[in-house]
Amino acid sequence: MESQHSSENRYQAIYATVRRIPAGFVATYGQVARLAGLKGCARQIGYALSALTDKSAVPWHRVINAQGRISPRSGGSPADMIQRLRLEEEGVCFDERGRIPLDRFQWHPVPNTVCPDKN
DNA sequence: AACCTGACGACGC
DNA sequence: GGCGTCGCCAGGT
Repeated sequence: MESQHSSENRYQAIYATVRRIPAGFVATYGQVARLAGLKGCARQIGYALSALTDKSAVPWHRVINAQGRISPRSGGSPADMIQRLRLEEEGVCFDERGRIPLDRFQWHPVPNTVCPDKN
């Protein structure tokens, strides 16, 4: 099977993944990359999301970095603030230092496995 | 073709 | 746990 080679296809894979993140939860760039089949390309995630607009149905604000923080855009874009506001609206809490406890809000797609012993 | 940049991440100190 | 470096990949100049 052709793995996605075209950049457009790759972007779509990223958007599709981000779209799966439910409100009230967040995912890291690296996590999204991995779920989209682009493991190791965490930087490309932010790149793809930056191409989005406000009209997009992709919940880009639910993607944060591995530190549980909103990655500061260059140029002091107001997007940072918007992202925080949107997350708070969805019930995601921030630390005094502007950090989100991933332990509580990170999205866990399909716990997979487990069929807890039905023995 | 080479080099720089970017919404990242893992490591080491 | 904060901070600096190096590694990664794709795009743009």
